[in-house]
Amino acid sequence: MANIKDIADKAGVSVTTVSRVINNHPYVSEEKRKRVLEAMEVLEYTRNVHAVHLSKGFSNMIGVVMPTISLPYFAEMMAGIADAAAESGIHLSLFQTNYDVKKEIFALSQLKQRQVDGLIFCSKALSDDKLKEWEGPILLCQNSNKEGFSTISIPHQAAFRDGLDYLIAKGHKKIAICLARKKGMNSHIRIKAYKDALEEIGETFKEEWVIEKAITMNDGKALFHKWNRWRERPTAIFVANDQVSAGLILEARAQQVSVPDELAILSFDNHEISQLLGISTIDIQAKEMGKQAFAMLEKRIQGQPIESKVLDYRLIERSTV
Amino acid sequence: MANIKDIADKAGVSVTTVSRVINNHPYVSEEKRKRVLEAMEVLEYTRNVHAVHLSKGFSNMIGVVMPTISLPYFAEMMAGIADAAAESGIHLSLFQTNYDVKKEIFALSQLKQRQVDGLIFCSKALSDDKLKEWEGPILLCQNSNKEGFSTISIPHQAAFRDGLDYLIAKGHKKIAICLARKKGMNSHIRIKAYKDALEEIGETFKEEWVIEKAITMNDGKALFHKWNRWRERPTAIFVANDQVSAGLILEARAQQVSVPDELAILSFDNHEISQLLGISTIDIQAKEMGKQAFAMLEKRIQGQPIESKVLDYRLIERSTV
DNA sequence: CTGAAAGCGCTTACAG
DNA sequence: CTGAAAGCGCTTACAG
Repeated sequence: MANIKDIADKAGVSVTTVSRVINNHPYVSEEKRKRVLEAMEVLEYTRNVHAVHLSKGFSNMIGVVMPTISLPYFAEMMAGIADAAAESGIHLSLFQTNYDVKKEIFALSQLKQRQVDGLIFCSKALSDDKLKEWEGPILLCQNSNKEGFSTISIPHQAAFRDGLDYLIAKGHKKIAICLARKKGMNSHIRIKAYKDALEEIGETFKEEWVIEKAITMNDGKALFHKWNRWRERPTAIFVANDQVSAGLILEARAQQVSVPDELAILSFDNHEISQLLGISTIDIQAKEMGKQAFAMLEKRIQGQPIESKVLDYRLIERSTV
Repeated sequence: MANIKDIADKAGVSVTTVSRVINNHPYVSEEKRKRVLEAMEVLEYTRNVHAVHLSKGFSNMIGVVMPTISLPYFAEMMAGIADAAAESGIHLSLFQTNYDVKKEIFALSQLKQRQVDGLIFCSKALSDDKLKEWEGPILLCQNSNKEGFSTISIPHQAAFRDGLDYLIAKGHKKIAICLARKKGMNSHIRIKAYKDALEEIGETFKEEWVIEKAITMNDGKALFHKWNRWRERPTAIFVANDQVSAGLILEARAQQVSVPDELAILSFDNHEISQLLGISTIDIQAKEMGKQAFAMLEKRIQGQPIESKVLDYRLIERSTV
């Protein structure tokens, strides 16, 4: 593999000049530029990016940390990040953690070693405190009580409360909620909003009406049967993702339970499946979030100050409430 | 940031010894090893990976090329690749191409520049011929008529034919097929199998019964209406992916068309959605394919010979045929 | 077991 | 506009 020195020799110039040509530096005579380009052609030169990275001190690559790529929410987000990254010529490295703290720390160590210039955490198990022990540009896709990170998120508190109010306005009082993870950053906020809402309408909080660890369609299916077995049944369930809602609704239909008459369902995401099934849901623009997350991280990498952005959400009424 | 030289000075040894300690080279006296480790601790040493890459000549990273990460099929495959890569401590770089040849070529150029040690093409627009013009370890997730690549795939020809035979055995003669892309590597093979099957049962081939560019659930919905408008309607459609099938079936249900009585549907993928909807489908183990693709590419990178692997598929009977 | 030194292939002040 | 030289931070024969 020819290197910059070979090109210089062949073209009869210095390596500096070759480097200038490669980097489109203006101060090169037309004649030498031509000779260099020609030599590069003849010797089939390709630049060794590792040398560039070592010399420049950065890698033109960012890392994306998420539990799994095979859930639509994360895949959407990743697609948005990837689109934006491609436009900027930045590479993307995926760290699939399955919420394993060790794997999250591995990603952080890669940032420290300069394998990547920055990190986007789409969702994580590590606490913000632990995260703060690491240096380097980090962007969180959730709001944080700690200073030090740029963040982008939707106002989960408000969105969740809006959803509850919508259900209440539709006449529901017996409302259950279904979350992805107990420990999730947003679960806490949501449960708080849930308790508040219940209190306002004079309902008592029931621990068992907060369902957790629901992520897939099959979880939704299981959720139906759970609902079905309860002696006192909620008339509405507020579900934190479209996959679960879809499973729930399909199973309800299969079991001849009428939605929304016997059971109303409000969801989160607004993926294609919710459109097809007519699920009322709260659109959270995962792809757009990915795009903006990338842009914000880039700014951080370039030394701009920390910022926090809040994205809009939108309740989409369809036919399940 | 402390470097290897700083550590050497602090510990009173040579950089060679420091390097040996870092790389767990055996020939280091316990005493020096200890001093080095201590110095690393004190100075908060982190290795600069770019220097390692430059020196060693590889990057410990592979690239994954796919049209989009937000389709379940590709997301599944990526999840499989990512799991396997994480186990081997190899990094993953995503190239999302949207079947844009320029972006595929960009990925290839990155391989040439050593940004990545190898490339997995999950699906591509570029012809095998064009691909052959590039060097470096490449793995294709489809069979290829060219020598030079390791490949992993399912036997699309056989699988497609089996599906058709199954429909025929169920009494269908008026069968349409629905593919993702006209130019896809497998479309050609499948259309061939389709024609063969039709000929054997004495049916004439109709160009308009080969539907193309169907990828999403909404495409499936549109497909239903297309079917509904035909004056002569096929009694069965063989659809190349679960997303499309799901959209098709849900719309059929919504329009009170009975599946499979009025319209039978056989699908490909066996994603969760097909299970929930009871779609008869052909399981193609996308995640497993991703895992094995990674393992095979690694072998290539380590200099082992080219190989081709064929994965099993399995027709899963449910209730749509 | 240990170290001096060359090498990986670029970039970039600095001096002209 | 041009080039000699130092620097980025590691690894690795080679000689001891």
